[in-house]
Amino acid sequence: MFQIQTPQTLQLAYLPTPFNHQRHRDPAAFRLSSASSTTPTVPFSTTNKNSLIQSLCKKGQLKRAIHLLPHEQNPTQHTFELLIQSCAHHKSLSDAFTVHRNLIDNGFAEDPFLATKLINMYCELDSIQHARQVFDEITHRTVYVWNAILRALSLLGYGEEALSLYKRMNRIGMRSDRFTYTYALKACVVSESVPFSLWRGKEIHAHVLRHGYESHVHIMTTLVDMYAKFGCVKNANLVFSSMPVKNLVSWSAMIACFAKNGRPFEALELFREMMLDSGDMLPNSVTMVSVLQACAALSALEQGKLIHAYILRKGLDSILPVMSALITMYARCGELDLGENVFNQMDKKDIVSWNSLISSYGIHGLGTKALTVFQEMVQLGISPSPISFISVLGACSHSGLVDEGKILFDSMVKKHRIRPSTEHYACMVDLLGRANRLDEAAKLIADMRDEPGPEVWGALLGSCRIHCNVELAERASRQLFELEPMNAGNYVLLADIYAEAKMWDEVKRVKKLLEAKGLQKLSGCSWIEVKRKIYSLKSVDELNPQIEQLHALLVKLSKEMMEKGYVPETKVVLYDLDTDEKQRMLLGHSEKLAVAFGLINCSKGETIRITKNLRLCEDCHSFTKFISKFTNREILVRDINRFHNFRDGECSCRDYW
DNA sequence: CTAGGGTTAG
Repeated sequence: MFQIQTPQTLQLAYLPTPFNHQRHRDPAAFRLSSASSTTPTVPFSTTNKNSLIQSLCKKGQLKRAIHLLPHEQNPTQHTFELLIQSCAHHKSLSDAFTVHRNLIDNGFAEDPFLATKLINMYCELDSIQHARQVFDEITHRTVYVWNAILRALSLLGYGEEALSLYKRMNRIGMRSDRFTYTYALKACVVSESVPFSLWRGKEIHAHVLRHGYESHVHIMTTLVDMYAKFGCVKNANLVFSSMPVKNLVSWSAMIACFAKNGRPFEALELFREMMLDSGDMLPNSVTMVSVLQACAALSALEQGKLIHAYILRKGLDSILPVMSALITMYARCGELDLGENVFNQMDKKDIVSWNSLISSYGIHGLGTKALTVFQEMVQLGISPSPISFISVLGACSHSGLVDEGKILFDSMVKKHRIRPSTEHYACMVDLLGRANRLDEAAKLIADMRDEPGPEVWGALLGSCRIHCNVELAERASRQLFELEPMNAGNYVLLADIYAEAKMWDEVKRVKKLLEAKGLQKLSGCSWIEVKRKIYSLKSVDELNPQIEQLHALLVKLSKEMMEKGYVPETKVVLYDLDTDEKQRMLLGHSEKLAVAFGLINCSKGETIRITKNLRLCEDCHSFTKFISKFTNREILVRDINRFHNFRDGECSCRDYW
C-alpha cells in the first residue's frame, strides 16, 4: 500500500546507463553515423575540438558539448573533467551516462582522477549505485578514489557501507589522509545503529590522534559535530577546548551542540565568549541560527530581539534558515505577532518557513488558524512535507480538533502520498488520547503496519496520565520500559498515574524501579526574563535570596484566593501525605515561585512571561488562572508543550492541554 | 574531494 516509487528508481528503470548498452560500440562507427546525420558539411576543424568542447562546458552549453564529443578523435582528461562537472551542475543523469560511456570508450576507465570526478558527479546526482559501480570497477584506487566513495556514501546516508569500506581501507593498508577522517566521521553520524556508531566514531577519533591530526581544524570540528550529534556534549566540549586553532565554523559547531542538546544557556554563553574573546570572529547566518534556537529554548525575548537587530544590520535577513529560526524564536518567546510579521515580510518562502508558522499557531493553541494556513499553503501549490503534517496535527491536538485531524491524516496518505511515520502516529495517538478517546488511540496503534516507536507509546502514556487510565498506562509503560529503559520520564508518568489512583504500593514499586536504574526524576524548573536577565526558579532552592519573600507572598495569596473559591488540587502531589502538607508542597512548585517573582519584579501592567521545563500541573494551572484575575495581571506561561495565556481568570488553552 | 545551520516530537 505504501510502496511509493521514488523518481530515481523510476529513472533507472528506463534510462540508458553506460553499462547496459552501447558499451562496446565502435567509437569510429558512432562518429561516422552521427557525423553523417547531423553534419553534412564539415563545419569544424578536424584537428582538435577539445578546446571547443571545453569552452562550451564552461559556458554551460552541455548538450552542444556532448554533441561534439564523438567528433573529437582524442578527447583529453581535462575535456572529460569539464564535461563531468557540467553534468553534475545541470543535474542531468542521462547526460552523465553519455559522458561516462564516452569516457570508457576512449580508454579512461582506469583513470583514477576521472573516477574520482565521476563518483563526485554521481553523488551530486543522488545516484549511489552508479558511484559505487565506478568505485567497484576501477582496479587502481588512489586515496582520492577512496575518499570520493566515502564522501558519496556518507553524504547520501549510507553510513554503514561507508564504515565498512573504511575498515577495508585499513585492512588493505591504504593510508588515510585528512579527508578520509572527516568522511569516516560523517559516516558515523549518518549510520543507523546508534550506540555502535558512536563507538566507531571514538575509534576513528583515536586513529586521528595517532596520526597526528590533533590540531587539524576541519577534522577536529567534524569530531565536535559527531559528538554533538550523538548528544555527547561533554566529549564535544573536550575536543573543542583542546583545539589550538579555532575558526568560525568550530565555534558555530560547538554553539550548535549546546543549542541542540538542551543546553541553551551554555550556547548563549559561548556565543558571548566568541564575540568578546576571539577578536575578529564575526558570526554569520549559521551561527545566528543556533543562537536563535537557544533564545527560543530559553524564551529569551530581549536577547532574541538583539540578535534580530544584528541580523538586519548584517544583511542576513534574506537567508531562509535565519528567517525560519526567527519566526520560531518569536513564537516560542510568546510573541506570535512578531513571528507573523517576519513571515509576512519575507519575499521568498519555502516549506520550512510555512512549517515554522504553522507550528507557531500550534503551540499557541490556535488550531483553526494553523489549519487555515496549512490549506492556504496547499492552495498555493506548495507540497506539505512530513513535518508540515506533524506541525498541523500537533496544532489540532492542542486545540481538540479531533475530526479535522483525522481528515488531515487521511489526506496525508491518500492525497499527498506521504507514508505516515511513527511520529505521525504519535501525533494521532496524542490527538485522540487527549480527547479521551483512548480506546480509539489504542486501536490505531494496534493497526499500525510498522512496529510503534517509543513516541507512540509515550503519547499514549501521556494521555493516560491526563485521563487517569491505569490499565492502558500499564500496557504502554511495559513497552516503554523495554524501548527506552533509561528514560526517567516514563517511570515518573506511571508513578503519577498510580498516585492519582491512590495505589501507593505501586507508586513505591515504580519509584524503586527508577532508583534501581540510577535515574532521577527531572525536577521542575521555571524561568523568567526580567530586563534582559534570566532568573530560574526551582522548587527546592535555598540559594535564591528572595525565596522567603516569594513563599510569604504565595501563602498570603493562596489564603485570600481560597476564600474566593480557589481549591488546591492536592491530588497532583505524588506523596501519601495529609492535606495540609500537600498544600504546602503545592505552593513550592517552581511555576508558582516564578509567578510570585514576576509579581514582585515586573512593572505593573507588564505581561509576566514564564517558561517551564515540564508540563504544567493542574494545580498551577488553576492557581495561575485565579491569580490573573485576582491581581489583574496577564500571565503567559510556556510549558514543555505549548503556551498558556492567563487573563482575567481564564486560560487560552480553555483547560485543554 | 574536507568542517557548522532552519521546521516536528510524548
